[in-house]
Amino acid sequence: MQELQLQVRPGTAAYSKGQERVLKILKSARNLMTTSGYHNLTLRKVAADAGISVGNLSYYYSNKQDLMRDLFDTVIENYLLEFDNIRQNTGDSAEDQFVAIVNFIIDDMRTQETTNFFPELWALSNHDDYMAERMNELYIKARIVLNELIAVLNPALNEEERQQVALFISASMEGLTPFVGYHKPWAEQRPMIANIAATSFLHLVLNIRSEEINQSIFVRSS
Amino acid sequence: MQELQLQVRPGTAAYSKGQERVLKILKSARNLMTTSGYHNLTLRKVAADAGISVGNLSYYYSNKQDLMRDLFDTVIENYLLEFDNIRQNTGDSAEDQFVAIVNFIIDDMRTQETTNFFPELWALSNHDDYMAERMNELYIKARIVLNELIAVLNPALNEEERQQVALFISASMEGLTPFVGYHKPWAEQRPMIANIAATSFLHLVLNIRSEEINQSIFVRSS
DNA sequence: AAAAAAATAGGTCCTAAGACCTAATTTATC
DNA sequence: GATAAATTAGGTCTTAGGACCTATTTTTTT
Repeated sequence: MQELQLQVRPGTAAYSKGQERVLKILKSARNLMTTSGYHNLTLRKVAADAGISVGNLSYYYSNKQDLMRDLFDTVIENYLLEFDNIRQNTGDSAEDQFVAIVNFIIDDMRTQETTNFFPELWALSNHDDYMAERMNELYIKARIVLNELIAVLNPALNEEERQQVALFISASMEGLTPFVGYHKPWAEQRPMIANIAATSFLHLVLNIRSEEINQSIFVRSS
Repeated sequence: MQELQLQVRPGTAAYSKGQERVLKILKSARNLMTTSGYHNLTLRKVAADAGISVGNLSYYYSNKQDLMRDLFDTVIENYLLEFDNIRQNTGDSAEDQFVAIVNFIIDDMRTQETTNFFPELWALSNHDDYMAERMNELYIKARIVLNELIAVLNPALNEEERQQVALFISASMEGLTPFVGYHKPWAEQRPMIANIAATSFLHLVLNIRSEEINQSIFVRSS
């Protein structure tokens, strides 16, 4: 399990011991979410897993919603930090950087956390505006790197078209999660799927023309 | 809301009135799942929505798991019937058929049911083996049409490679759901995204070579 | 029309779980 | 080392909800 970066919420956990407790609580919550899903995550289970009493848990998070929101904020923050990392550590050419990012994201699906946590977020965001907004923010930031590379690789596209291409690529990769992720039927084929994705996306970015985006090739049959 | 096809479970609902009841229960359950999500779907709410007593509901489904499984089986069955329909009603050439299917699937995401129901299934399948198996079956069948078309469009690929390409395309489309679906941030751009998808997938299918699938273009930087 | 089968209503029982409370203990600060 | 703030334990209260039960009504079958 990867390390969880922590954003301590202002007003709580002023001492280091409190910060450790908050971290432990969040790890337990993430753990339960990942292994059992949101629908059977309870405050009692979180407290038990963190080795503290329910009363103590409620000292840090006065209700379940508070905990859930902080958990998602924290996990999302964690991913954004990773995105910044890739950005610096990838190869020189725009093509290399692009392929590196695709490979990073698909490779990350091998972890149980990524495989299980994100579908919970997608499902939750359908019924919870706060989660929907957080999710939107996350993916907007995740697409920034793609957007910039697309601008370099295909200068003929305008900003709107770039964003649409970036959205397609990002969403397409996310869609692989329930299929090539942790313990999924196609997990073994993840490397080949990643090759197909990288090849396909790179060609798309390099060659797509504005007309292909704005004029449908779909001709409905009689 | 689309019509729900019904598979009556053996042993229950022998009379026509009972069949109508089961149908009404399933519609209510699907409705609640779609609007409020699995985590706050309760038997009491289902009964209330269906206009029957909890006792009567439990006559048809002795516990929640039974209801959930029948619901998912029914919805999945419904989608498989739709797939068969597209298969017959698409254009003549393999290319036309392929593009028609891509457009059908992405266009279907405009409905609230598709947008909200499937993420619940993905999340559930991470923690419930029965749901995982059902989901696997669904997508295996969904890929059969793609597989056959890929075989026509690119005879150079072997069966394994075809399946991997079909998986990528299918998963990629599913991934669009939380982004271009009902009430999602990019819903307005769905047609353009569909164009990008169709263009990209068609080129992929027509031009991908075995080496590109089996040898990574990813060169890790120093 | 009688008998059997199916369908329905309206409960009860029991546990899980969220919210809340207070007293005791530990830690930091001056 | 005194004081205040932060942390922790261990409860109680209340409601929601799944499971279960029985009596009654409706429908089908013969």
